[in-house]
Amino acid sequence: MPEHDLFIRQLRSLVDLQPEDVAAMRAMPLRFRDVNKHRDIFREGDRVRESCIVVSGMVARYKMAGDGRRQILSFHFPGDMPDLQSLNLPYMDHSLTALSPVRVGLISHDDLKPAIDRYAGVRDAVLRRTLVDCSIIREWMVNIGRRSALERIAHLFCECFLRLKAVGLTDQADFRLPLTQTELGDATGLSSVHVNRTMQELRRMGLIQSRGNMHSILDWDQLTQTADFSPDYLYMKADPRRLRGCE
Amino acid sequence: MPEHDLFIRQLRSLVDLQPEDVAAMRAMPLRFRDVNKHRDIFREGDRVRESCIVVSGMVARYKMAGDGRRQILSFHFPGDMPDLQSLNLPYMDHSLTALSPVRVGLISHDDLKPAIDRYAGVRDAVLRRTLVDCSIIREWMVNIGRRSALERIAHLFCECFLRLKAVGLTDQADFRLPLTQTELGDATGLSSVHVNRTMQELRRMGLIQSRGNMHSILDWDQLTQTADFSPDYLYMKADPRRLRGCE
DNA sequence: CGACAATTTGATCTGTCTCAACTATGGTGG
DNA sequence: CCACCATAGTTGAGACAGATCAAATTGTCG
Repeated sequence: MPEHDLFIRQLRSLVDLQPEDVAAMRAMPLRFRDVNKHRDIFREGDRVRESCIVVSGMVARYKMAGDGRRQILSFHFPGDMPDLQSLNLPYMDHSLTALSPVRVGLISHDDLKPAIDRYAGVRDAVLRRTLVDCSIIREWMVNIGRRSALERIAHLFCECFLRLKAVGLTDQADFRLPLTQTELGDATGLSSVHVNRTMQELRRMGLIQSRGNMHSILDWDQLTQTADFSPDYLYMKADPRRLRGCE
Repeated sequence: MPEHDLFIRQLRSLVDLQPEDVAAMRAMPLRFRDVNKHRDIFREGDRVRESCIVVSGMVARYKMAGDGRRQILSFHFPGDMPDLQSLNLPYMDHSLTALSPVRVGLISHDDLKPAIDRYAGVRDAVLRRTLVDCSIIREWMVNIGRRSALERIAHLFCECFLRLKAVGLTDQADFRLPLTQTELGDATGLSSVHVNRTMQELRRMGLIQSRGNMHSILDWDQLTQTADFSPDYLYMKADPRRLRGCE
């Protein structure tokens, strides 16, 4: 099943897996569900009994602050499992929403837990994935708390590029990001208007190019430098220095 | 050993523990280390082989952004274990520093891992603690990204009060927070000058009172309301409604 | 007492927000 | 095939929260 391969590939970019681990994961039954853009997959406070895997499209975790201000906590691409923590916490402290038309695969906790208990590789992979998600959130916190608008947007583009590349969703220096500028703002703590002006600045600087949802990185070195970006926090198995260029 | 009781109490505020779990944790040898204020306990990039428990004093996790801007990621009080994730990630993505003179207890990963493998209660407690730390960081992200300075500071005070209360370090509505205003700023994404003015505003509003490091909450309901604070994200076992007043 | 760190205050500056209008885009139905 | 509508992107003007810089004051501890 190609859907299983997707997240197995994802996890393999973080940890080494033995054949029996892979087999155990392949054996887990997936229930598919299609979700429309702007529909929530679960909400803050929900008690969920299945973990979800993004098969196609893009989702985000978010929390609401008073009077309708939204903060996006993380983006998730195909192969990601955005709610692994629900295995061990009694309710959700945030919501999960579809940023584009999305297909998710749902694994019952009743299927996932035994595999975790039995296979050390599965346990490590799932735990590692959860911890790396937390590491990414920490980096976002630095981004929002201590970086300028230009740095924030540039940083987000660097991260998305590398993460998409890890699951084979880039084409050279090109990648698709089905996000509105409002959503980019909700992720970076900026207003949509300022996101707009900031992206124009990045284009003017010759760092990126955009046509609709398709973006290209024109100068990776300059982009990472303006972004104050270093990929360590992504804990990718591959040597980050290898990932440097977009070649 | 009272030092063990400290973090066991901490974990018990999150999960139920069986006697054998408690016994296993009590049996873990602690190596004590005293750390001066402003000294780092470990740094970004370090490969650590022991997890640390705060015995007394206060520590913070932080990351540096370019040209010396610091973002504090979390505060930790006596009983907290700020680096549980080091058990499962190859290197640290952030630093840990002493905000006051601190005594920490170090548990070798070689002692901790077997206990985790053997005792389900220990495993759950450690995992839960790690996940709740991540939840707190997500809430901080909302705080920094989407709340005003007044809300941010008020929110931080609400959180610190409840967390200190959970380990018995409050006295009625009073609690000690050995933080400079610069450190409060590094935690909330504000400048120290603005932290100062914001705290004056909170005092003027009759919500808090401060004398040096000692703070008192004068009006919990108003403070939580100003802060847009709701304690769900702390996942405390005790009914949050019970924690409402400072009585 | 002296010295250093932290807080407080004032004045000024600026990055980002807000509001509002206008334009481009893409989908839908007549 | 075009008119229409909704959604997203763009632009301008003005306001403001919070930053920055610098100096004065207070606290603290040897």
